[in-house]
Parts: sequence; C-alpha cells; structure tokens
Amino acid sequence: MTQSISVRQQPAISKASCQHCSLSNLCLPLALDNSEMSRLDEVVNRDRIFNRGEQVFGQSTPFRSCFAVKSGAIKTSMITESGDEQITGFFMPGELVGLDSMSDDHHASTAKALERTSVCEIPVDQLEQLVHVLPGLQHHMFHLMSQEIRNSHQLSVLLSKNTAEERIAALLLSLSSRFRRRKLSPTHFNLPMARNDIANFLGLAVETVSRVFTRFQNQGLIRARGRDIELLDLEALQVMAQGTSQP
Amino acid sequence: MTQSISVRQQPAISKASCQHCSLSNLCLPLALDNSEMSRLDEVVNRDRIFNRGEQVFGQSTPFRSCFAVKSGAIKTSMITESGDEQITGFFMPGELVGLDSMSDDHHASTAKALERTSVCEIPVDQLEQLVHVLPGLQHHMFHLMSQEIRNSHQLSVLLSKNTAEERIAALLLSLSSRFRRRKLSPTHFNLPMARNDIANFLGLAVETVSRVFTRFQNQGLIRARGRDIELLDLEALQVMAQGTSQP
DNA sequence: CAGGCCTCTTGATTCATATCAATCGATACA
DNA sequence: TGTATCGATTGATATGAATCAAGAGGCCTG
Repeated sequence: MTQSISVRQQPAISKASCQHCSLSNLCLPLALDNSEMSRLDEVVNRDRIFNRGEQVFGQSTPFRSCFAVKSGAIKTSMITESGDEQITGFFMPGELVGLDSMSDDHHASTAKALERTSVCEIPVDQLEQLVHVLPGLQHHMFHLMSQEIRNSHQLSVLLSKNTAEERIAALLLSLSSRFRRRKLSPTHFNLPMARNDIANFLGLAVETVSRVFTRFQNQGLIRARGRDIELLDLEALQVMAQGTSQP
Repeated sequence: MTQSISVRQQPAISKASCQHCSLSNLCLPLALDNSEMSRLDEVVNRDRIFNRGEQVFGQSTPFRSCFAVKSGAIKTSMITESGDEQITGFFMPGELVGLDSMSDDHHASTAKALERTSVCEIPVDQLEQLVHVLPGLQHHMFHLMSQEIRNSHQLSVLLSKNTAEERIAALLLSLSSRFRRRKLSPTHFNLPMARNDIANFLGLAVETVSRVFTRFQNQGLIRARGRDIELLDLEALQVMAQGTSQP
C-alpha cells in the first residue's frame, strides 16, 4: 500500500502579491524587478478557483484575459464543428493560458480545470498597456508566445512522425521536466489528467495508451498505478521518445 | 492544352518602401499609418532573393531576424534528432516567417524557399524597439503570433483527428483562402510545393496524397495537372474538410 | 536527341493502431 | 451496504494508410 495521504498543494501563503508568490521565478514576474512587479500586481485578479471539470473559458467566451496557473492544472482544447475535442495543451503552475486567443475577440480554445485549480486572471487590455511601459515584460511575452508556437510545432511532429510508444514517452518526459522546473520530483508524480485526456492529446485511442503503459511497466521503464507514476529509467525513455526511424 | 505562359509575379514596382508595396495591406504595415510606416521602412532589409531550395535560415542559425515574404513561397520545418523533417508551415506573400524563434537565440526551425522568393528581412532587436514606440505594431505582433499558435493547433487537430482526404481538402481550402486574400483566384492556382511537401506537412505518404488527388479528381471536386490546381466544388471540399465523424 | 534523374502515379501487400466487446476496480450515491 | 457509474485494462478483429515495387511522364544536360 502506498501512503495515501494526499499531498495537496498548499495555496502558498501569498499575501496576494506576485512578490510573495512561490511561482514568481517561473511565471510572468520572472522578467521583472520588484517595482515593476508591483505594477503587474495592480492589474492581476488573484485566486480565482475552479473545481475539477469546470470551464475557465470557452470558445464562445469573449476574450478579455489570460490566466496564469497558480495551483492545479488546466487543459485547453479545440472543439471541432463535428463536435469532437482535440486537446492542444496541458498547463501547470507557473504557465500562462490563453495566448492563442490574442488574435480575436473570442477565445480560440476551451480551457478546463483538470483538478481543483487556482489561477491569476490578467486582463489583456491592461497587460498590453503594461507591456508598453515595461520592455522586459514585452520581451517576455514574445518569448512566451514564441515558446507556445514551438511547443505546438513539436506536438505536430509527434503526431505525424512518432509511434504510440514514442508519443507517450515524450509526454511523460515533458511532464517530468516541468515538475523538475518546479523543484518537485521529476521521477515520481501524479498525472493531473486521465488516460482519456492523454489519448486525446496524443491522437491515440484510450486502449492504446493503456496498453503502452503496461508495456512500459513490463519493460521496467515506469511504474504506474492509476495516476501515480514513477519513471524508473529516464534515459531509456529519452531514447524511446526521440524515435529511431533510420536503421 | 492550357495556356502555359507562366504568370510570374512581377516584383511589384516597390520604390523600396512599405508604402509602395502591394502587400502593405496584408503585411506588417497593415497596422500602421503613413508616418509609422516610414519608421518601419528604416529597419527593413528589402529584397533579399532566394532561389528554389535555398535556405533562408536553419535551426543552427543565430536568431536575428524575422522575414516577410514578398513574392514566392517558403516552407518551415523542424528536423528531428533522428534526422527526418516535419514541415510546420507554408508561408505566402504578406506572411511573416520566424515567429517561433523569438524565445531563443537560435532559430527553432529551418526555412527554405519553395520557388524563387523575395523576402524583407526585419531585424528583431530593432523590431522590438519599434514595437515599443508603436502600440499599433505591438498589438499586431501579438495578433500575428497568436494566429500562428492557432494555426499550429489547427494543424494538430488535422493530424490527430482527420483522414487523409479531410487533411488534403483542408489544405487546399487554406491555400484557396490565402490566394483570395491576395485578390488572386481562389479556385485556380499553382501549388507552390511538391506532393512530397504536402505529404510531409499532413503526416501522410506521398503515395497517399497522390491517390487522394486522383480520387478527388474522379469525384469532380478538383482538376489537377501537376501543380496546376483547379477547385471545382468548394462547398463539397468544405464539407469534406470538416470531417463527418458522428453518424 | 538520347540518357539520366526527378516527381508523380498506380498496384499489391503489410502493419500499427482503431474499433468492438467484455471485465474489473474504484468511487459516488441513495 | 448494495448498486450505479465511470475509468482503466485486456483481448479479438478490422482497417486506413504505410510500405514495397514498378512504371510513366517531365525536364535538364551533355
């Protein structure tokens, strides 16, 4: 039996300011000094809470704000005209959601909380004004958006070039490095999302995801008990993720 | 026999300025008034020419500039560690290439000319400064980058949810609307890219692309002679592109 | 004008993964 | 406490597109 004491994220004793937020070195404040940070503080709508499954915004929602994840996790997806969902990203604490919507007056995607999640809401009109007086923030915004493009291209590569095993290895490693970034264990963590979401994101059937997990387990690459995941052989996973196309 | 007089794009009698460029209503100047445009003019490196197959930049190139396509066409791709290419986008006149690289000091992708192509080079450090004094341009840059994220997400949807036929229909329609935007015929145009590139971009084998083209032709949806394409039934293509998943 | 080299097309076979079907376990529910 | 519901797993079968193989049509080059 594993300890089943749920290690809930304490909502960080933030005095409702970026300065005191434990994520300030990951999130937007990363690019700012203290005085600049307080400018940002003024426009941020702190601590909006969403329960698992609740929608942060939808494709029909007018676009007013971006959201920084504070705790929990969010998935974004596009719902096609024929009604099915394609998950386009998972967002963890310190990451910014909604950057794909800045080219329109309504959101380009739907964002849902994967678990109980708290976010900081950042109104875009105020963000744009702020960016205008804080060159560092502007640069950082370009950086973030560019990163987002790159991630998405990377996803395209995964979807069109890689096998089921390679895709799943890549996802596990991506999650791992994001946990590491937050100074959490990169080898033992809880998946914030269901198998279903993984399958959808990676363009696979749930059954395939399940099979690959058990295969990985039999090969001694991981240990998986539901959402509790342990990566036992990072190197092997890295090799796997890269794909070995040419002989 | 079709007229084989090649309708080469005249390099627009641009007096080397955005004001006189025929693309000013599509490209960056879109967001600017005349005085602002001349500021942009000062930083743009005009009329760099690349022949078919030549590289505009590569993944190892230090990132200094974005490029606006003036005539011709460009493909961008990511080369994976295992050495194979995944095309991430096609860029036509009036479109901006290189936005995925603003988060790093080297390019995130490789850009190659698909045919003889002229581009305007825009040094990023100067662009960032300019953006800082021209709020309209800043807004537009956010818009463009956001659009790029959206496009890429759209590609992911295509790759993971749609059949070969649906993907190809979608690509043809995307090209069509981009020709329309430039006031060219949306139903009769020359593909700037080879079948190979289409296949790669859409995550298919060349043979599959070829087969789908002939199938479409037999169904009376298109007429295809090599790169010369005529869309005969836009509506049917639209229906096809959306995919009919649920019964 | 012939030869060589691409690009594109067409046909036959194979394979990875989807789909269909059933069971199991856990959590929620009343 | 039993029952309904949902998520995950496992097995059997079907299939869309890849791969393998070969030929056809252009286009350049010597």
